[in-house]
Amino acid sequence: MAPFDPHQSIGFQCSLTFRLFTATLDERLRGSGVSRSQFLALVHLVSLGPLSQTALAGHLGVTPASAVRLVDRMERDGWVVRQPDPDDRRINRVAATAKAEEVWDELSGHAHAVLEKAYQGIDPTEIQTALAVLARVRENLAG
Amino acid sequence: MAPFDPHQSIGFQCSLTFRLFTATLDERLRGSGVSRSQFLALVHLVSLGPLSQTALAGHLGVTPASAVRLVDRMERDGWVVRQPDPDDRRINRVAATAKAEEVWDELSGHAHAVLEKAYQGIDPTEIQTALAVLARVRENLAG
DNA sequence: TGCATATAGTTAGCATGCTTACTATTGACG
DNA sequence: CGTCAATAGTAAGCATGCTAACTATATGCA
Repeated sequence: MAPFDPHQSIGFQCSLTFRLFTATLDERLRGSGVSRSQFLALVHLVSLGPLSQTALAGHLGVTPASAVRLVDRMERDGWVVRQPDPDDRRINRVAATAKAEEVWDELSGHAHAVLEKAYQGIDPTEIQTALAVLARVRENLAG
Repeated sequence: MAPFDPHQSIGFQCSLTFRLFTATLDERLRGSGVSRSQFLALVHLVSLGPLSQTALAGHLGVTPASAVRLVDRMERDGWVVRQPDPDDRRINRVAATAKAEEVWDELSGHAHAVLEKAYQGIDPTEIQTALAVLARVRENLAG
């Protein structure tokens, strides 16, 4: 059996890249009081409007159970509110608050800056290839 | 400001891919009693020999503090032992046990199978491009 | 030699993920 | 109508990450 080489594993390389990306974005967001995960949740809530927790979890790519504490903390810190759904009493509609809207431009600026730094000097065609490979890997693993 | 698009963010795409990869590998490893992280640690310990905790953390791409509990759990479950370094009393030399060597082929088989599934049908040239992009992104972010 | 600095490891506290099990509510079908 | 499966959210327990603060040991320089 050929030895397993982490450097050829998309999973290992993604974990390294993801953690560094997270650390970089978290550092820039630190003063704003939101984490990378919370920012990502706000991205979806601001662009798509209020979402049920399950729908939010779907967009974030996490389980509904994982979304519970994320929303807990965001609600505790005033970034979102849980509103009852008028048609289905099981559903929490999670909505971004005015406080979140206020810092929106600042947060977006940080995210854009980190992404620009990450992509610096890389051929845009290769970036698209990389994103396509990642998407295809997910399709392969999900099937 | 153009809206931030997670689908164009290598960080977001890596997080999705990493989590799915981890879930897939963890599922296959479940019966063996090691997690993906523990398997990755064993990969390095078996191929490189005993390592200090800090060196192991370096290979795994995590902080030395994060390695502490990982080694704690692996030692608790009999996969590794901490040995005193004869030349430097600060150092724990972490070594894989015979128990780990015994299941090594089985673990490697699972990892290879998951990677093969992940890469199925993807042009090898594009895979190398994707891995190179990820490496370059890390260089950019680290700088 | 002796003190200042650096390094290895640990601990504590927090954020995020997951699974599993549970409650409340909805909806579908006999 | 009533029961039962599906769905939304929660809670508990675990694994991993991180940072910050701490201890023990080495090292380097005045």
